[in-house]
Amino acid sequence: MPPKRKQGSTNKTQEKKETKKVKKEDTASDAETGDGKKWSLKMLSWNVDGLRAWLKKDGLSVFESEDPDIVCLQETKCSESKLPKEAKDVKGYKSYFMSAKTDGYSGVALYSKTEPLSVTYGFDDTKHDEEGRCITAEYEKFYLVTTYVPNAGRKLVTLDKRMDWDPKFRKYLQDLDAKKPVIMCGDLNVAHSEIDLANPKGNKKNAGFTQEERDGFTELLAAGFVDSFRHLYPDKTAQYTFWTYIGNCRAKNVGWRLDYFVLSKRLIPQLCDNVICSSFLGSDHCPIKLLMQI
Amino acid sequence: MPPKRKQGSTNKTQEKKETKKVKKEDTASDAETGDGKKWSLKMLSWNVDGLRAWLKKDGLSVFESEDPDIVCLQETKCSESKLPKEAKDVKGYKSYFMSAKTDGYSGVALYSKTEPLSVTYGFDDTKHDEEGRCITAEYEKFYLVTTYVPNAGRKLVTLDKRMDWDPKFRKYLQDLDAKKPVIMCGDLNVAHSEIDLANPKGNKKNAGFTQEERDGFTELLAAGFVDSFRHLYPDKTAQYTFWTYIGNCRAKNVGWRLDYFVLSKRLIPQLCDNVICSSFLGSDHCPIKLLMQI
DNA sequence: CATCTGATG
DNA sequence: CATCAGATG
Repeated sequence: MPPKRKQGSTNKTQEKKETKKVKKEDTASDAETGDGKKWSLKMLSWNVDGLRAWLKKDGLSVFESEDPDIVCLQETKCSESKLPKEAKDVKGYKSYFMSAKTDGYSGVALYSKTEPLSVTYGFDDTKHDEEGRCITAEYEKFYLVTTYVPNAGRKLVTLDKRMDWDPKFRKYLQDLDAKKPVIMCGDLNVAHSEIDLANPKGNKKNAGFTQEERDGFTELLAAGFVDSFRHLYPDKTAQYTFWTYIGNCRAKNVGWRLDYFVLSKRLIPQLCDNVICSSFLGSDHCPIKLLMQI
Repeated sequence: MPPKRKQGSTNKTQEKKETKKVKKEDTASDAETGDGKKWSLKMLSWNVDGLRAWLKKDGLSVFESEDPDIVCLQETKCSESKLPKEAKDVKGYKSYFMSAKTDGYSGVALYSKTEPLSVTYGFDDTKHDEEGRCITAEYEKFYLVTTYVPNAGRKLVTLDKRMDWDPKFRKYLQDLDAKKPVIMCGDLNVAHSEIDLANPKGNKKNAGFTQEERDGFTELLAAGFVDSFRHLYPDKTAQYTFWTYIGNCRAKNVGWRLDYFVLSKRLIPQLCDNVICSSFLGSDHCPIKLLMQI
């Protein structure tokens, strides 16, 4: 990313809008790196649970309130032919979409203020790529990968698909990482540790918290990547990004941390903050925000 | 029907409520027969296009605003197991339901202040009766039949079913008529004549206005029955009971008269009025109201 | 308890 | 452009 802002400058327009619309805790506008450099890149990742429904709930307002450099969306559930114009033409952004072959299922999107050097879709796996789960944007200093990882399903009916995905996707990231540092984000459909969901005991056999899925995430980290939120806040409890609509779970904060920014280890010195924007409504997930000095 | 009211008496409670909630033109509270007798029986018929959706739109309020003796509903689209309690237990009424075998399809309901002498479902036709299209209530002085006639479908894919229905249902009514006069009501899924829809020219090959369907209705009338609305208002134009949701047709009154009260000819002397309650919202059909001195 | 599709009207 | 069911999450 070649940000036009100078390092250390804050953007006053941004802060003003944030103050209006967003809780203080979700802004972190003065976040800085360990050695005191201010952020220069702001990214959002949000599982929107249906782009068209999210539009009706004024989801696009985050572009104004947050003025992010990059926005990644998951579960757009919208074939490209049905994409509303307003979703494609967000002022000031280039937009990229990857939809599933099956209508109304999966799908991801990427918005970028600056045009990436290149954009690619999927990772050369016929089966997984049919499901519209991955967009990669190459910037000068990093690769950005956004993904919607396969859900293991009720009664784990699609755990096989997920177990097929994990090593392939990990290898894909490692291959990218060999060329440039990687920022990967999205709905990884796993709560890594007990601290990452409200009810760990009751969910050990449920999609998103099986040992297999958790191990997949552990292996990803072992391959040279970092869970940026947990890196910054190793002991912070009750931090979730998803709450099922059923049973008023969001109000009770009975949730899961399923959405992540995962970074190549060598980007840690440039990590300023990772904020869970739990007050942002419009989906059963909330957005997460990454601030980098890059 | 053995009404508890005396002939000629009006019900003041009713009138009061009607004045509050309903357009003057929809009330006809002083309707009377040709020889000057006031109505004693008020019936409503309404295709609700999904009972549960209609409940959410406060459909049941017609029971209060109109205080009808009998209410017939069509297209309930609700299996009996899924019927909300509030729909079954309307205070002051007995309720009867016939649902289709296929969940969420067709279905009719009947509410009656006084308990009928008997209630029967369908008309002994295995195929048609599976679709929950007909309830018959026997009262002292008449049979009441409410029905949801098969729609001939897009591209007339179910015109055959409809053509099978018409003579069978007609025979059923004739057999009842041989015993007691009949009041039949419901969504007959046909606009009889050009005057009965906004766009007759364009719909001659569409469900609801094919020659076959129109002839079916003509034959019903020939068998000793009367279209009570058209009997009272032979030349009244732009009187519709259905408007597709598509393209703002209701606001433009681009509609169809598909809902009827059809009476045994010998009931005509007791007919006071038939009102199309076009201001009542809650469905793509509006209710129709029959006032009888009976 | 939401989102979608696809059938139905 | 509504309703519904059923798949999916």
